[in-house]
Amino acid sequence: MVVDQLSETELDRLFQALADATRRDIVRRVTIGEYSVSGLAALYAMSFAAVQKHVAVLERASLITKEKRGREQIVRGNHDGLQKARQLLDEYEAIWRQRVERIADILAEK
Amino acid sequence: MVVDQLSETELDRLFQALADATRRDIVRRVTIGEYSVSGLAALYAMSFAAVQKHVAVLERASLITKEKRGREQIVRGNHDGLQKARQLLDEYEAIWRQRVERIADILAEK
DNA sequence: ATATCCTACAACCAAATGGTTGTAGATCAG
DNA sequence: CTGATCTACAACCATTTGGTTGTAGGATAT
Repeated sequence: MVVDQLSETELDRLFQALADATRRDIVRRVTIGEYSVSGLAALYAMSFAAVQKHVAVLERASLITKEKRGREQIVRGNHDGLQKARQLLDEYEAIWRQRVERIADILAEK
Repeated sequence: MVVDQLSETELDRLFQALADATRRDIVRRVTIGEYSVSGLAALYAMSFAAVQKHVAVLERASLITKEKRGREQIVRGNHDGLQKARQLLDEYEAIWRQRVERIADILAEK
């Protein structure tokens, strides 16, 4: 498995994008189905422009993609972004397991 | 498996905390070994107080714990925090897989 | 053609972030 | 006791963030 390099700024953007409840909700919704930007905007108690900004943040973080369809902009979930975030947490998990094993080894040496 | 409720603000703090390269580095390091706050501060090109703030952010996000030992404060990785972040991404992953299956079903129906 | 809908983007504002310096309280070493 | 070390925290500053309103342009429907 080829693990493409996760740049620090890419990770910054990823986790930053996930650090907002509205944006996490958008990610969930557009993974399940298709939404236009205004379709999303209708769901939240904030202005269209505010939702538009959230979508832009998610797009920059590669968590969603936009595709023009007529006068609408269709928002869809992007699996790659999620994978990259998961990848980092998996690495941390691996480090943790190594540590646990090492401690187990030390205890076993006794 | 009991999945304890992930509050939105808890997730905000978690991902927010992970959205900074210095803090991610701290998480890695204190998972591998023990560091005092000043021990950590020595590693980065910023003031002690700045590192102290980063540690506070990580502590609030339950990604690390601090324990007083003499005049030092020992920082350690907290597995629970990481688990919770992973848990959310796993849920998103599950949603994604469901969607892929559903599409496969639709194609199969033809 | 005109009015409506969807989007983009600028300008603005309050609050949060990430950094700084400075002060002060504990703890340890000599 | 004195001095050095480690930590906590306040005050300050520049930048970013998350929201707003307003303006303008492209696509659609009547």
